[in-house]
Amino acid sequence: MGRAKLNLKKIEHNATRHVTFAKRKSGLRKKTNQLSILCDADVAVMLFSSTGRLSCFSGDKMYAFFFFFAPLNLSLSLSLSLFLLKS
Amino acid sequence: MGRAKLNLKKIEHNATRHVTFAKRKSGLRKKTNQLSILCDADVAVMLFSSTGRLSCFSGDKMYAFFFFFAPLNLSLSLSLSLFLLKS
DNA sequence: TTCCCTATATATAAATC
DNA sequence: TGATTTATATATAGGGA
Repeated sequence: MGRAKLNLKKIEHNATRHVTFAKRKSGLRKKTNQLSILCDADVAVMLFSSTGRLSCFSGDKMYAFFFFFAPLNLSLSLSLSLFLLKS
Repeated sequence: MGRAKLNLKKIEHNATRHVTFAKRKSGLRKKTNQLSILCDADVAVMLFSSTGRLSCFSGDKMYAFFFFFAPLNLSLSLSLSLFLLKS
């Protein structure tokens, strides 16, 4: 998309990668919300950025709570999620 | 998108809603995978369809295992997820 | 319901500020 | 870092088989 076709491989330039991450994360959130509403589904998304920063979101139809543990540095992590449907 | 602009509300026609769900789920999977590769991030997605069917997927950079419990009919559910980064 | 097709709506890369 | 602006790549609604 956008001006140029993009190869599917890691964007090496740091600033560009971060910008793309922010844009696509918000795009994913939008798609998630649309799918949830249009199709009466519940969707939860967990994201770990390349710097290890974590973010989560879910469709408006439910409350979601996420708990994370990353005991062995970052190669293994554990997540406990609680979903409470609003309906 | 597509031929007509779509209102952001539940698609009432059953067959149409199911078709849209399948299409958008695969779209979401694609976006998830792209984000994961382009931005060197890890992403996990959990989906509950309107019929209660569950599906999960994650970027190629990690192995993800999902365990679900829905003790109180379907209004509350609990998920335990294990992520193992391949790198 | 599952593939194609294709006209449009959207997402978004790059550029500029 | 953000915001805004395009030009272009993609996603996908609706329809037909």
